[in-house]
Amino acid sequence: MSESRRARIREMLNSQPYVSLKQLEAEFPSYSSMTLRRDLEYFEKIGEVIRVRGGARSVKHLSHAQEEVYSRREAENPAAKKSIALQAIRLIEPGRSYFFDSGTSIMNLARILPDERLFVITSGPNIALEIIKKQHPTVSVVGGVLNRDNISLSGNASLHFLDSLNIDIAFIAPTGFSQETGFTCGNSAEAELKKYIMAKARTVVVLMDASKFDRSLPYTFGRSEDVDILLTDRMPIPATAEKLRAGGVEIVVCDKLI
Amino acid sequence: MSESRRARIREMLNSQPYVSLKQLEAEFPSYSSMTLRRDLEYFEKIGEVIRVRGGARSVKHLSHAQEEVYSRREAENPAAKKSIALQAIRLIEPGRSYFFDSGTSIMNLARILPDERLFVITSGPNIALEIIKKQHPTVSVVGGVLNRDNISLSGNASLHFLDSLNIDIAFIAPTGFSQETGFTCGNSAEAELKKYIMAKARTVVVLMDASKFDRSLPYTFGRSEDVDILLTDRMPIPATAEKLRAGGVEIVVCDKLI
DNA sequence: CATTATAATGTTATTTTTTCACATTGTCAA
DNA sequence: TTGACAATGTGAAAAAATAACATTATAATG
Repeated sequence: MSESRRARIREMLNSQPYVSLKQLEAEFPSYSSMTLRRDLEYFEKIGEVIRVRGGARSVKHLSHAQEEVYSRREAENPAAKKSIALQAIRLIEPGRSYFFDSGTSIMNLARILPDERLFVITSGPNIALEIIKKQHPTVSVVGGVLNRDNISLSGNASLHFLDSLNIDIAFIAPTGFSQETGFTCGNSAEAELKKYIMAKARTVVVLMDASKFDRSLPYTFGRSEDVDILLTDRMPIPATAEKLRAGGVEIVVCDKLI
Repeated sequence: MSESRRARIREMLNSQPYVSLKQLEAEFPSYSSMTLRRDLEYFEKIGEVIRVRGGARSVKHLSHAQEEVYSRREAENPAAKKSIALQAIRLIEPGRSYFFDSGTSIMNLARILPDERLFVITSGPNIALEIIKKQHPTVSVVGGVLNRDNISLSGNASLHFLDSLNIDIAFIAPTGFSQETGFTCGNSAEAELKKYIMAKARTVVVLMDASKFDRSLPYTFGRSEDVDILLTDRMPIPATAEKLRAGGVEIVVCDKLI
């Protein structure tokens, strides 16, 4: 399967600044060079390499990037979040509009967002700043009061702002889900905003690493009926999974990389 | 001679993230493509570009492009901006509400903002993130489209958001001022926003280092009549100063530190 | 379970780009 | 002037990237 091959290529990319096609051909003799080429093309699209004659150079090793500004909470489940993000970008295609919730899961998504003509609206100012590093996406930010804890904007003025927008896919990051309370977060204004967004979006995708199952917070903003796809890193316990499926949620378990 | 040609190529490399060989050939029709190729080879050798199929990508623009651009501009007149910021915080007192424009001058202000119960609303997402590092201020962010060049939010949706707000002092950072054009900036939506804010604010304070005098940009958002206080690092030429004073502006020249 | 549909991969020819080796021109100093 | 050396030009050959289409897996559906 392509995922494991790409995971292996990513490893190489992490340990070397440059990977040649020859190397890849030697490493994966069972695949055609065209496939490996396409892999590099893919990695270029998500911004992890830049392709040069004969192979590709890892962006990670390029210059002295790699500063984690929001490293505080980022460490919480980084591998899971990355694999979830990788799954999420497969839903993204040029010319469409997306809502990006705030939070570190979404930040991972923002980092690897392909540099294409997308329309992104977000409630995370840090996420907006991450995305404008790319050349092509148009980035809008919801107005409102900024919450220190999760770096998230909300407030009823936000809702006004969204009235005239169309959203193809909303990527939402809840703080908890349980059978009884549904999807929850810790703040009423945020719950309002998410509720509003979910109602407007054509497709609702929830990003949630497994640690958030069977946890509830004070404010419910959605039930399983309101969600189309749930991306996670581990299948929840059967009862929880059943509850989600009953509401029409497609549960996608993302393989860990590496 | 090769030096001037390379200097010109370097300019291109500074303003664009990618330069194609075709572009170079068009720019230098009197040189063979082999020479231009060798130029790129040279730039690669000294680490300024990495060559990719069809041309080369500027290392400067690679990866943390945005941040570097921003911090480079930050260095444009740092001492002046710091002394201006120091003067500006003397206007700040607890319990009041402030508008913070976007831009590096304001960022300097945000950094040294006292950690008190203030209400701040800003059009700069990076400024908002800076301020929430403190414990006490309440930070709101204007909604809108995020402009890559100056990291600034604007758009007519912003205006809605501001309807119900009261602003004691607005700190505004113009890109230029001249006698003929007044205070100017480079973007129509931003001009609208600033105009709106200035009309709402009880006091309008402009932060502007001396390099911005006698420079104009396409969009005028205010005249000297609209401004109460101007903080700068050097008194402008008499004619300009007179124009400002005639409009009722109090010009405050901030001493350089150090 | 057969059958589409769709995604992933393979094959090959074509086009583009790069490299290489060598020719030419220009510059400067002995 | 001439000889050395650097800069530039030329075109053939090699390498690599692309594009278009064929094939094979995989998932989805009735």
